[in-house]
Amino acid sequence: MSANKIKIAAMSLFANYGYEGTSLAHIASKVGIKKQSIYSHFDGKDDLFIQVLNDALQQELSHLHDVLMKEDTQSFNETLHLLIQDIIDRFSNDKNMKFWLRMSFYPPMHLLEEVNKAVYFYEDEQLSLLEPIFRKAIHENKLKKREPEQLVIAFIALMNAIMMELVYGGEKRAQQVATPSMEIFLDGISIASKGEE
Amino acid sequence: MSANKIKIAAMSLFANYGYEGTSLAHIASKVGIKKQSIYSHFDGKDDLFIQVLNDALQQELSHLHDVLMKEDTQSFNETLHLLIQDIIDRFSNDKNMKFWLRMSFYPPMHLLEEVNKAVYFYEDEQLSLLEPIFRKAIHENKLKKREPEQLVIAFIALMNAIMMELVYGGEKRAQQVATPSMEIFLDGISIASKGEE
DNA sequence: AATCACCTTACGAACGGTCGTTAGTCCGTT
DNA sequence: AACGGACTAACGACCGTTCGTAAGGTGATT
Repeated sequence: MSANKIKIAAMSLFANYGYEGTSLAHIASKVGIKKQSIYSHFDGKDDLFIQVLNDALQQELSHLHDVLMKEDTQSFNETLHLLIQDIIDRFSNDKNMKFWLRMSFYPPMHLLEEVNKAVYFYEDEQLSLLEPIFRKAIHENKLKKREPEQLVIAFIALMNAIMMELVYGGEKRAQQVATPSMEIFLDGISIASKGEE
Repeated sequence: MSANKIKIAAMSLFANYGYEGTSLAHIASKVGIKKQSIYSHFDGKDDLFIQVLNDALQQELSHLHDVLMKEDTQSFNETLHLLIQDIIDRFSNDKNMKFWLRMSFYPPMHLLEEVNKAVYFYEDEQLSLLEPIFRKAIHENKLKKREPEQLVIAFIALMNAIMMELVYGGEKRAQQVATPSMEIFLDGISIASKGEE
């Protein structure tokens, strides 16, 4: 299945060098073929990119599902920590996430429409998967009274901040940011259970 | 001063299309000259980029100074709100910030070293300018006891999250993220002054 | 078993374009 | 006379893409 090899190589290169910074020759050489051979499997660069994009979307969605699968077997705080830690753990090795992050941010302008469609789809899914978790925690009187949607928005922003730190600070730096950020976030949303001096 | 016109056009195009996505012909046509004329003012594309980068760094630094100038005439909370609001207000019109943000994130790989140098310099300055503000607020017993550096790190992460939202959500969406995020952040760091139910 | 047609996959060669860059020149200002 | 800034022309390199073709596998027909 050479088409898959091409997609994997393309995803990695797009993630690291961007769309314009990645040539078909570049991709082909990583696979071990010539650039013309790519046309046996794809209509062209744009087609290859779109297919990689859709693969990335699907994989991100199914991964998000997986992480939240075990949600009811653990506490609210554990779930949030898991979501943050998952981002950090995946970033270094998961080309899929790196690609997805970069292309969400700075898509090739002539494919803006299709990229945005994918991004919006993911964000909707993300929002509707996370909201019940916060809603449940409110219902159990664990959190200060606030609109659940606002909690989700703020938490997603926190996740984004960690991702951003991963991009130019690396894994170690992101961990240093995640710890106090989560601490403060949880302090900000939780009903104080133990005395603060 | 045609060199300045070129730098301004280049900054705007680099910000919107990236380094590889911006050609010298593109830049020249925006200025109203031919691409070869750029070589009367710069050694080449890389030289132009580096000069634009350094301009952007200097302007970001001086702007940060300006925003914090009036720090002692306003409250701690006002200062934080001002910092966030400043990011949102500038994003739409300030090409400098857009350029800086994009290139911090995804620099042209063959100029990685020089870009990183600039980014690290800015981050150091940002950290050492913000820390005394939090230190002072702690000293005035406005905040829960925490390491001031951790507070700064978490706050910078919050600023980054807003910037990230600006990039693919736009100004309106960023505002919707900023409001609850700031609310929760302040709740998380402040000593509770009024009762929560 | 041998032949045939067919399909997939890869390749060399080459296309028109655009890229960044260089050389040489012309013109206005100092 | 000297110089800075813009120009025309052209360079080699690389871009994405197309074409024709050759190798290999599959399956049906002889």
